[in-house]
Amino acid sequence: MTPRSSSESARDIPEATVARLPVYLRALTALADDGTRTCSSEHLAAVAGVNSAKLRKDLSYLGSYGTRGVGYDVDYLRYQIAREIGVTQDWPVVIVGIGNLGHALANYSGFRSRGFRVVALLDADPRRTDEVVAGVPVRAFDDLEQIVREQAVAIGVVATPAVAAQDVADRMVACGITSILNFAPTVLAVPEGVDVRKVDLSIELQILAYHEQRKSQAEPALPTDVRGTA
Amino acid sequence: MTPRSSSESARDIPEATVARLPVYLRALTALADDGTRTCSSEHLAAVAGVNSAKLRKDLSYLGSYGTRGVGYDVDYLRYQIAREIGVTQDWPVVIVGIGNLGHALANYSGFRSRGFRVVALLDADPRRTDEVVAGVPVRAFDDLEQIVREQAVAIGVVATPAVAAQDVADRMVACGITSILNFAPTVLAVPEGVDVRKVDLSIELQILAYHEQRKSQAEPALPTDVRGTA
DNA sequence: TAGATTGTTAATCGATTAACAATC
DNA sequence: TAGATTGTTAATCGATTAACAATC
Repeated sequence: MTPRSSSESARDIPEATVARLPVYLRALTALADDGTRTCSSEHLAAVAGVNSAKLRKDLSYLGSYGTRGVGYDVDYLRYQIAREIGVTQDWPVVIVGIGNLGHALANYSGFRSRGFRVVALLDADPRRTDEVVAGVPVRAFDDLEQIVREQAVAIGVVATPAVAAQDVADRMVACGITSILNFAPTVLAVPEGVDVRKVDLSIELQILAYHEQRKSQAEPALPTDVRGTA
Repeated sequence: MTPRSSSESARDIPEATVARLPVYLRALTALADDGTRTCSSEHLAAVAGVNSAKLRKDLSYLGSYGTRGVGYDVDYLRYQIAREIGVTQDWPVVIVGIGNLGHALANYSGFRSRGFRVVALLDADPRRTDEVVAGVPVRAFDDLEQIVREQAVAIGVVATPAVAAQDVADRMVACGITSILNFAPTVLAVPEGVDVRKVDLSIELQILAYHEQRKSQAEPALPTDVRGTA
């Protein structure tokens, strides 16, 4: 069914590694800003918050960009990772749903500097379509198709309430968007070939709560612990 | 060094399973809201967006809450999962950094309904400490210790700029917070026993960009594809 | 040459999944 | 009893990590 001959530069990088490449990129940027020109895997791993063996293994999927006995050139490695991720040039992004979270996202300055450009803010509520947020005017959701076509948008951000999210995703997919970052607390159904990543605030908090609960259960076993008032 | 005799109810649930329990909880809530009283693992898995074998395996770590040949009682399973996560009662939470994102988080209604209560909003900027956001007054960051002590806060949310995040985390840890949800684009250093989870918008987008880039590289191989204008 | 550090191997660990016996 | 569906087993897959030969 799928012959898929391995194309030239398409090495197969494990998903866990892909998820860490942006972390390394950020760590390298921090080092570069500090004026560091060269770093060892041990040093970079410490800044990135990972095990150095894991870092070296991850980097080995990209190629061989270090020098034994010396380490890595910060700028060179940074460029290689940025190229591998695909953020050496900007990706146009649309954000749908300009409520509290949409505002925060539109104003987030980290997008621009990290390979993304917010080309449009869309909202279904006509009362919002007069507003200008972070220099970008809010437009009607129905303009989606036109914007995606004209600006060749491949990535969409869903920041709507849960009830609207699936409809928004369907419209995005229908007009050619193939990557979606979903902030709405719903599971989105999308056709094969479309990637969805989910950011869910209360799920993150619940994971913390689970561990927190176990800590307080374990507490009575700790000998040096001072018990608070009830 | 650590004898750690297995305490009564402290079964060891794999981390990957823990991360999915909140997803099941949300799916069960959706089913309950639709009036569904009973569901099969197949049905629940579809709503939660996972494989049914994985769902059954995950649930088996909690106990045996289904009925063979019948399925699961939605309300009963929902309660059991909520209890396991620890969200049958509310966790007090403080949010530090009331910028755009802090506003969005403070206004997020999903917290209250999912086991969390925002007891304080803190900001270091005195110009913000007059504001009331979502019914909660913004207070000075220096009030952190007092609030954490008085309200027995265990979970803190960092929504500050990157430069401030480590200091905020240090202060949180110093006054007894043991779980941190970090929205600042920095790796936080914390002592053992403190859990940190990170939500990073541009990292999520970069992961999407990586896969997006590979899609366009593969595109020429697709026979039925219509090429756009440049 | 001696010291440092990479890139890779191989062992280990944890997560996923299909299959099916148990049982309602 | 027949059909449905759970809970569990076991095989497979992927990720992590220590160790070290290669090499600057």
